[in-house]
Amino acid sequence: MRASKLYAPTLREVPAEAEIPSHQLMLRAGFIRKAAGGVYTYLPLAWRTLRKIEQIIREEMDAAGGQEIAMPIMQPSELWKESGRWEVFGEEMFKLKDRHGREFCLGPTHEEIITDLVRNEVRSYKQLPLLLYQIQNKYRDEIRPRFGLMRGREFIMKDLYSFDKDEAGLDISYKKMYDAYTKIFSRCGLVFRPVEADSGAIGGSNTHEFTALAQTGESEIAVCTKCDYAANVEKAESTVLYPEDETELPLEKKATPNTKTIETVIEYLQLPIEKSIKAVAFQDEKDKLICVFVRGDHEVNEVKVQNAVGAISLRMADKEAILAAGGVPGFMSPIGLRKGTVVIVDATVMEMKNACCGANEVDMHYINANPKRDFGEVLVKDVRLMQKGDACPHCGAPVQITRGIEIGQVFKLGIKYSSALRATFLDENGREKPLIMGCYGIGVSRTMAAAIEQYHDENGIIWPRAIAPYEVALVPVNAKNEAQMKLAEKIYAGLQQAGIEVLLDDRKERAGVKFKDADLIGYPVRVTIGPKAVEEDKIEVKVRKTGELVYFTEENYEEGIKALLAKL
RNA sequence: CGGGGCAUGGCUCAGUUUGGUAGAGCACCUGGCUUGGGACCAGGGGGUCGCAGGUUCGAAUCCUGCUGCUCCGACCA
Repeated sequence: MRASKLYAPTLREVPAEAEIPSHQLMLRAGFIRKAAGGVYTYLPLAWRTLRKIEQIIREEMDAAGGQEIAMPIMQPSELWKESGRWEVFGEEMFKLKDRHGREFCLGPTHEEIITDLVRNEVRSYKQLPLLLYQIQNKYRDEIRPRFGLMRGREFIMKDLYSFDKDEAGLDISYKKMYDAYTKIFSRCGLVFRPVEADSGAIGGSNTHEFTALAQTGESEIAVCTKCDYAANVEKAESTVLYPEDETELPLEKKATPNTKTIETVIEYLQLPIEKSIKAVAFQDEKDKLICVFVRGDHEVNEVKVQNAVGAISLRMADKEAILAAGGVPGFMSPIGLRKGTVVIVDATVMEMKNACCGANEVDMHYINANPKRDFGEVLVKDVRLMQKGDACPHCGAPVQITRGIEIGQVFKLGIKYSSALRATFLDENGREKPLIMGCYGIGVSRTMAAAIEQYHDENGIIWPRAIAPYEVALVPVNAKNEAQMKLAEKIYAGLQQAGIEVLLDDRKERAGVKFKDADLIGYPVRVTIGPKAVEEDKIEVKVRKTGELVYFTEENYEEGIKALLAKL
């Protein structure tokens, strides 16, 4: 490719709308342009990188026994109503109607379509296992699209669905995908961790997220400092903390004026924060009130609460709802709430001794509350968020909290969709059974963004070789110097013949401009053709990542560059 | 959905407070000069100031409504 023909408009200045490096750099380097909030056009450079990522995915999916198909983006509402997810997805789904008033949506995912496809065609266990996948656009009407390709409303995803005759088969399919994902992200050159995760709205039992480590990531993960345990904090099981044993003192009510927050209460009562109990009230999608109590220095893990009560969604409770249950906002207590109110007490709170909690009266708190003695009938669950330094549930060593970008997820779905949509087969004994399913996604466009988050510097992107749009930028320093241009053309042809993807910067620009653009776009290797190359047969090669300079001759530059690339 | 902010040429922004008929840098076109890290000189093109109303002799500027973008929040009672 010649730079004079390449449509890659680079920007000197940072567009005002972009915040994080990947978004800024993709705009500046001429990879993407925005069409609407969370919707982007991929320009030639981005498209090349995306196709490389897709190709790596295809190779590994095919190697694992997957077959590629293409399902519709526009999907009929009937299937979604049949599975019950027309409502579950709700506002997050783009819905539309045809001229006859029939309802459709733009697919946020494809479980319904594929289950429908398979239920009509698969009859026998002899046809299993079956692994089908596609690489395609997905649509989700995010509350707040942001960070460029990181959280778009239209994005590219690879999704594979596995169908097995039994759990053992699902375990094998799951393992195949888990291993394939590890290979894919390794080949893309990313630093990542598979982490245990919550299964969320998609449903299912067992799931891992593949998370690219990056400070700009939106998901928080807990990583053990000793063993290989890693989990999304939403999922991470917190261990129960036991305080030192104390004699239980009698419950006592105390006036605590103007102490609506934990900080003010402990300040007023002169108690350590570990002696306080914090209340958070939610309402589920049916407006049912759920009161949650955690230790003052802990945070409520909403996902755990949701799972504990089987809610579809949670929001902060209205004042009215709290009052109706006998609670007082700011001074809520498990003691004295109206009978029938759902109360969840975190397992660690249950072990506390002589703690302080609200008294369900304005400006009043209890001290010396002993949950086991005083709280009565309550639901005891692990509902707190794992924090830095908490014990690893596997080996007990302290965990670290770090951030990452979720680039892939593998799920064991079981029979959730096959039973809802009655997708069955006949087993060896002629018995009708629901198909055992798994689903496995990779955010392709997000993976590209994640790579940039991990590999960039103040000058631009630094692509891992495997997913770089071009491997080599060939830069003649002076476009008007015939000898330089002639040599550059010769090397251009030579590199192409050697199977190296090369971009020749033949633009009539000054050297500085071409160097800046090469750095910004992030070609792994730059070959400079200047006076040294023409007069001394010294072909200068610069490695983008390290800044290292190497010189080759017309005789050996092909092998030399190949050897350099092999290391990137 | 709640709360901020913004909307002026392709990009980054000034001008709005105090109304008087639109500007800078970058980018683009022409010519010259220059060529190892985003040059320079000269000339030039391009904007109904987001949209719709209103006030006024006169509106980018004041008022009303709308739209879009963006940031924060929507768990810590």
